[in-house]
Amino acid sequence: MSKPQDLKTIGLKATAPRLKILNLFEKSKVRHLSAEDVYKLLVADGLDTGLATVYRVLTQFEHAGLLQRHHFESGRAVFELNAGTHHDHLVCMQCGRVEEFYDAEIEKRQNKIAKERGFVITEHSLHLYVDCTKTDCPHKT
Amino acid sequence: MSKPQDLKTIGLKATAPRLKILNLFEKSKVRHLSAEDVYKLLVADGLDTGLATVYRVLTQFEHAGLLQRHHFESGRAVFELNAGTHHDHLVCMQCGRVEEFYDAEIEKRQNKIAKERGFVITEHSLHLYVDCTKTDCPHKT
DNA sequence: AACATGGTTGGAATTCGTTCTCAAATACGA
DNA sequence: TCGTATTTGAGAACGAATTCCAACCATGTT
Repeated sequence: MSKPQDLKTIGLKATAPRLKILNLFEKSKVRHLSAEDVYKLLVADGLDTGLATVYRVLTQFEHAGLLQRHHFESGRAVFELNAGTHHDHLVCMQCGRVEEFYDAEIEKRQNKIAKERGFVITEHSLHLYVDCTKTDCPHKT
Repeated sequence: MSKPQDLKTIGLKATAPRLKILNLFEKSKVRHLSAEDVYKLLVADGLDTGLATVYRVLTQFEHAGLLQRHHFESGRAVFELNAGTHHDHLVCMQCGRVEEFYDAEIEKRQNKIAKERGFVITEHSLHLYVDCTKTDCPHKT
């Protein structure tokens, strides 16, 4: 449970929408939420928050390093709490389930490839789109 | 230079817009074109083609396996002639330059990771976003 | 070569995700 | 408690992409 202090330390006023959104991410079972997801959760919770505010706050949190933004093939951005450690994503096209993984060797090779060509990687995205062969799809979209 | 026959074999009527668009990709120095790029090239060439047609044709070509669609961070999709061989992309955030690469070891590890978790990869995207430290940026956007 | 017909087209309207505008509301230091 | 700069909600606006629809045209059949 985040406190007003947490927001102030990153230079943002401790407003109700901001606190609520941060708590949503901390409490949610689903790590990856779109702006629309967040908005619906707020409304369901009785909060009279505008979609525009959600987008603004998510972007502010991203800049502050609290959240990470990802663009999957769905077209819309999803956000997740910044875990601190880098990881890539595996997305099930059937049920929307998202899993995370990290492979040191792949990271190493990415850097090597960029370096060989005279570039410096500022960012990268590795998305594996898969078919979920499992029968339980807890994350139905 | 593609011929009407090429389109018929994939079950599409040989219309002027379709032939022209395919030729554009075959002749263009720049491998990666957005729908808007294609549209502007057609208009510049005197063709009275609608943007809607461009989007439709690009999607048809993608389904037919003639083109591949990529979603980079820019927000809009870019298309390239299907090279037959799989490759990933390295995108310069400064000048828009796109380079291609392939690393067998990375591919192998991706499959291994998916397999370990009980998934089958249907598709994947690996994008390295870099700063182009070079002074020549031929592909200014 | 003319015909019939079903696929294709251009343009406008529409959708979707996201950002902008702006007046009203609010956080918070003085 | 007050003043002010920030933040908010609602709706307008945005860019990319899709859909709708009446006119058009490529192709197989006569």
